[in-house]
Amino acid sequence: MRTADLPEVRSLGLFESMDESNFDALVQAAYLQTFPAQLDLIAEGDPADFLHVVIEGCVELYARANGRESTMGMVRPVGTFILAAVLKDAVYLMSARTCQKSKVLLIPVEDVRRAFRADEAFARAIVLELAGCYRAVVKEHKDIKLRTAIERLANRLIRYHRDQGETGRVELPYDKRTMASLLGMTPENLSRAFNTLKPYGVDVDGTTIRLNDMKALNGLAKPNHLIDDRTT
Amino acid sequence: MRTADLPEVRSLGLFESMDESNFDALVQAAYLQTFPAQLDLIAEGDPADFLHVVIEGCVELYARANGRESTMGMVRPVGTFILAAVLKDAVYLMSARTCQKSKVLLIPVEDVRRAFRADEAFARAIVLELAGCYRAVVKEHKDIKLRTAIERLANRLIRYHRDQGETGRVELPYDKRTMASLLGMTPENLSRAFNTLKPYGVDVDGTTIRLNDMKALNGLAKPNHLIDDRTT
DNA sequence: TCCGACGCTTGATAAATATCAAGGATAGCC
DNA sequence: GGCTATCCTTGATATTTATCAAGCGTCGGA
Repeated sequence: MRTADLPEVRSLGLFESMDESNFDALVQAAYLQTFPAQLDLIAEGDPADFLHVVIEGCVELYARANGRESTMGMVRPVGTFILAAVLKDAVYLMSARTCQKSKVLLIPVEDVRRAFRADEAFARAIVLELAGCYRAVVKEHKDIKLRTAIERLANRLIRYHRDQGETGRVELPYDKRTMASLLGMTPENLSRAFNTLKPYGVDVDGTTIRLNDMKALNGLAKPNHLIDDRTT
Repeated sequence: MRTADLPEVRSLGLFESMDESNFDALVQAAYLQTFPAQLDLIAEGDPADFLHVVIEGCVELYARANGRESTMGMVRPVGTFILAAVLKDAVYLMSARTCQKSKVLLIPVEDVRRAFRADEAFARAIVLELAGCYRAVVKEHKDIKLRTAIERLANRLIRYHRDQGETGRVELPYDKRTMASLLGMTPENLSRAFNTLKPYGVDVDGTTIRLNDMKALNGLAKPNHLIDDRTT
C-alpha cells in the first residue's frame, strides 16, 4: 500500500485502536486497490482469500440460485464484506461487484487472523463489525418476512429521507433496477409500488423522490426501529 | 449453577478451550435453568441482559411487525442466541420462546464481556459462533429471496432427510404451523405445497414424510450447498 | 442530427401466495 | 364413549407479485 494512504486507513474504526506495530504488520501485507465500476471482485463459492474493506465508492453484494439473481446488500465506506467467511476460513456465500469506481483495501486472510490473535483492540473491533453485519442481515430478513413490497419501499424511502437530512426530498442512492432487487421485487413492481404510494404524497421524478405527506407515509409504512435503524 | 452440571457445560465448544480460572469465574455468575414449553424467554426491543445457551430442548426465535409474526429460526443444543446483541450492548432484534421443556444457560452480559477480554480462546470461540450465526441468516435470506415456497419446502425436506441419515423417511422436527412460518408461508400454503410435491414422490403422513423419488425431488429443488449446508 | 441502446414505465395476463370459511382428523379429558 | 379443543386440510376467492410484450424517454455515439 502507498504510504500516502496510510493515515486515511489508520483512522478507520476497525484499525484506530490497534497497536502501532500490529497495524504496520497488517498494512505491510495489504493492498489498496482502485477498481472500475461493474467489476466482479469475488464470486460466491470461492474460498476466502482477502478481507475487503471499502474505502471509497460502493460495492454490491449479490447472490444467484436457480437462474435467479438478487442483490443482498450494498457496502459503502467504511464497511467490510465477507468478514465471516474470512474468520471461519470458509467459502464466500455472496458475490461482490463494484457499482462505481471504488477503492478497496484487501487484507490477506492469514494476516487478518494473525492480527486478530495478536491485537486485542483489533479483535474487539472485528467482533463489533461482525455483530453489526449480522444484525443488519437479521433486519433485512425481518423486513422481507414481515412486510409487503409496498411497505418495504415506503420504509426504505423514510430511512433514506432521514439519512439525507429530512428535507422533503430523497435521492435514490442506486438505480431503480438495483433498488428493486434490494427490496426483493421486480423493476416493474417497483414502478407500480411508487404509483401506489402516490396518494401518500410520494412523487417520483427520476431518482429524485419528493415526500409531501410524511404523516400519511408513516401511517402506511409503520416504521420500526428494530428493522429500519441501521446503527443499533 | 449446580456442580453436577459443570462437566456437561465445560465440554461445550464455546467453553472447552477456556482457561480453567476464567471458566470458573464465568460459571460462577451463570444460571442453568429449566423452562417449561411455550415460555417466553426474551422479547424483541429489550436490552440484552444474558447470553443464552440452549443445553437441552429447543428455542424458537421469532419477530413481530405490523401485526404479523414470523418464526426467524430455531436454536437447538448446543447453540447460543442473541450473541450479537450481547456483544454490541444493544437491544434484542428477536423474541425467543421455548418449544419444549428446555434447559438454558444464562450468562450475564458483563461476565461474557469480561471473559471475552480475559480469555483469548473464549474470544475465538465466540467469534466463530457469531460468524456461524451470521452465515446461517445470510443463507436463510438467500433461500427466501431466490426461491419459491415450493422450492424452499423441497430443499428443507432434502436437508432434514440428509440430517436424519437418508432413510427415505423424514420426521418433521416441528409442527406444520411452525414449519410454515419458518419457511415463510402460511399453514394453508404449506399443505398445498406438500400436495404439489406429491408427483415428486413426497408422501405425507402427519409429521412423517416419505421421499420415494429423490431424483425427481432433487431435480425440482436444485439444492445449493451455499444455501442448504449448515456446517460451512 | 439521427440512431440505437438502455432504463424505466405501462398494460395485459399469469402465477404465486394469502385470506376466509368450512370441514375433518386426532388427542386429551371428563 | 363422547365432548371439545387443536391442528391440519380443502375449497373458493382475493390479493400480491411476476412475466411478457410493447412503448416511451433519454443519452451518447456515429
